[in-house]
Amino acid sequence: MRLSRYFLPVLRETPSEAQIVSHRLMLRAGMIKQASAGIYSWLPLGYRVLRNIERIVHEEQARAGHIPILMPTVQSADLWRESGRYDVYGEEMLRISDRHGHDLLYGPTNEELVTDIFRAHVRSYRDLPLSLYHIQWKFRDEIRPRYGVMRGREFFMKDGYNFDIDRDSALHAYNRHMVSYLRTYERMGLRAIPMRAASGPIGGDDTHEFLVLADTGESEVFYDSGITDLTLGDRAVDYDDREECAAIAREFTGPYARTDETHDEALFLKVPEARRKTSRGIEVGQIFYFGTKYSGAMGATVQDPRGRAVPVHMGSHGIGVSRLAGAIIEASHDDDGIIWPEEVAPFRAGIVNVKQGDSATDAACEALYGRMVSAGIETLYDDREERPGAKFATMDLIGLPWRITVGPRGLAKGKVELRCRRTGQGEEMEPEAVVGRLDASSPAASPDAAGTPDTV
RNA sequence: CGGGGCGUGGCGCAGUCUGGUAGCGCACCUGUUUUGGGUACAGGGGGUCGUGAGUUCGAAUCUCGCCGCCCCGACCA
Repeated sequence: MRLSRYFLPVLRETPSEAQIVSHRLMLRAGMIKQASAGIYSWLPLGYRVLRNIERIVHEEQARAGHIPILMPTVQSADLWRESGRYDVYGEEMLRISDRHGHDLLYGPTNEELVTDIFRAHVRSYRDLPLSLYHIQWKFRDEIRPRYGVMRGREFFMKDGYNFDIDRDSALHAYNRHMVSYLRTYERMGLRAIPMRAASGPIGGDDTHEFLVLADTGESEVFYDSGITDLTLGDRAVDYDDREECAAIAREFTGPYARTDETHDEALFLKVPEARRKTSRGIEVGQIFYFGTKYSGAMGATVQDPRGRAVPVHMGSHGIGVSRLAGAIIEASHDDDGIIWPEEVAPFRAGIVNVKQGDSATDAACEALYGRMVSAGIETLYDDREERPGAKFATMDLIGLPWRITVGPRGLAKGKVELRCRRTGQGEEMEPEAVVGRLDASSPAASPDAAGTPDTV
């Protein structure tokens, strides 16, 4: 993409309403524009990031065997009356009515809808297990939205629902989701820690939240520092292997890690003092097992092998996709701007033409840009008539992982500079070598990391 | 919803107390200049001062109502 033809409304000054760093940077980098309180438009750069996060979630869901669908944002109140939640949910639910006076609502979550789909089509235990999910906009009418997309009223969320014949199978689904979530966050460059959680209005007996450590987090968290050393890495996981998934779940939930809601001081004190940490965290996902709560209330049953109708065991799982855009920035930035992890970056690399209008420099940039595009490397070429300083500042602000600086000084030696945003390390090389160097450092080059699922 | 604050050009702000016909920086347009970390100079365009009513010869400024937004708290992916 040539920047001169793009739409990247960066701001030199921070709008006064933005208080936390991710909100400030998203506004300054031209990623979002507030439409009204807690509701945002996603501008081109932000939209690219949002789509990347969504893509990673889809890919990891597919890998774990979960099936994408798409349910509507507007739902009938009748379904919620059936589950008993229409009255329980409270003011947070946006209630609307159509021209016939029928009560509708803008979905804050989708247990009712997905259960309705399930009971319409699934009759036999032999159709289980089934795990459906979608990524769709939600609306929760927060009393006080804040922190930009981290706590909007409208937000983009992956929510999934599993249906199993019994508790053991449902707990396997729970563990499977935990593993797939761990991998999802790792691919986004995040260390998200599963913490035992309180259940809230969704209900459920077993539930873990995933929290990213950041000073601006809304929850106070207590944890054994041993847990931050754990990584899933690229180990091959068989998602159908109950014991393997359970073992990974045990590994990642073994060390003490809880939010203030479930914190147990006595247990915490058993952690060796040197490893006892207190911090703040941003919740970026949650998984639940809630048994037959909805299936019982809404008649979602299957026939078991002996022909008896039994309510299915369910769980649900959510990842805040739009919130993650903010959370990643909270976890990865410096004074100059955002530092995108490779897989979520809006572009992988940026080219800075230091002397726009100089025929030799322009030609070198064009040639390099052409090679990058041909190689499939998403590149933003800053071909504006701007001073070098302004271009560097823009690149730092929008945080692309790699910057290639092209100017007369380097070209005199036949070189350009490739610089890593995260480390600040620069490296001079011939323009022809850039593509090869970026290919070698690609996260997609690691084993089976980025298979594209055929389902999405 | 309780408490606090703010709405003046795209962004950041001054002007409001003490009414007199709107200003600064950045951004934008034109020209010259400059070109390896937000260049310099000159010229220029753009604002019914959130909104409605009232007071007044005269309202961004005073009074009342309404709307929007932000911050702290309880609540939430």
